[in-house]
Amino acid sequence: MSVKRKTKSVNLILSIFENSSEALSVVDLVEQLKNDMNKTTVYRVLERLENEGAIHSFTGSNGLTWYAKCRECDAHHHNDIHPHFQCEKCGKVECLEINIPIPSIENRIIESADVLLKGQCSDCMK
Amino acid sequence: MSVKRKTKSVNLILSIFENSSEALSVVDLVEQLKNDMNKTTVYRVLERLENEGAIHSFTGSNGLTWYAKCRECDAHHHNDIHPHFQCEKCGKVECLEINIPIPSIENRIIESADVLLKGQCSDCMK
DNA sequence: TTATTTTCGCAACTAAGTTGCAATAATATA
DNA sequence: TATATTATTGCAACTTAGTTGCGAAAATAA
Repeated sequence: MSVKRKTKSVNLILSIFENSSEALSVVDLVEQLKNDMNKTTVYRVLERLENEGAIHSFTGSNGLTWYAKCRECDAHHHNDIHPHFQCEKCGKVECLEINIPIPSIENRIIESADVLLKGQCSDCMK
Repeated sequence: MSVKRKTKSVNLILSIFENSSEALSVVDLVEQLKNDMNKTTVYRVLERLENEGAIHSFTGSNGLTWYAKCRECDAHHHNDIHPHFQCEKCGKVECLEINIPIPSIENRIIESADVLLKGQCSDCMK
């Protein structure tokens, strides 16, 4: 269920996340790694790294899956409500290290929340 | 760009939303309407109804597209930040008529936000 | 009633993500 | 170190959401 073996694929994907403060879409990762490994391997390594708690996944504005490594990824669970930001101009996605308080809702148990803020990043608003 | 003609397909889809307080996934709509119209028509009618402002769309927890009619749909724009709730047990999705305040973020312009709360609905928490 | 223009159905397509299985590579054991 | 064990990978084929082009049909305008 988690990462048992440190293979080339695992190390390569981990190093990409270590060197990037931004989130990465699976589509981009598959493209970027197409000479290094099969796309099935990309999907499976990402799944294992998420189960291990090394990275976390979320859905971007167009329904695509994104992964990122953030400080909170060292924690045991990913139920924390930290928002993501996607720039509508350049497409970049990043984790925001802020906390958005979610009110309790009558007659419902809130277990987690996906919050995606959309707008323009600092580069694109110049 | 919007709904110019009141066809059978348009009326049928609109009546489904009038009679449902819940959001509906496109996949479910295509299945439900498969004897009435082609799936391409479902996609195109939904798109037109959204452009007209009759319904609004958002992304569910698995990346699928959902549509719903809510009170705010009568308004002119859909930039309002109203959250959606998805029950992780039965899969039902609904609009929440509450306002989640989004803080302003340094160096970024926030134009809109997708907020999906996940948990258990009143039926499933019994 | 006819002409115009939007909408629909169909079939074929695209792209993200999944699955089964045999081959390979990493680790454990002797 | 050599061998056995088990996780991981590559490949090809598949599934499913969503899209596109085009001719036919339906809605509205003239």
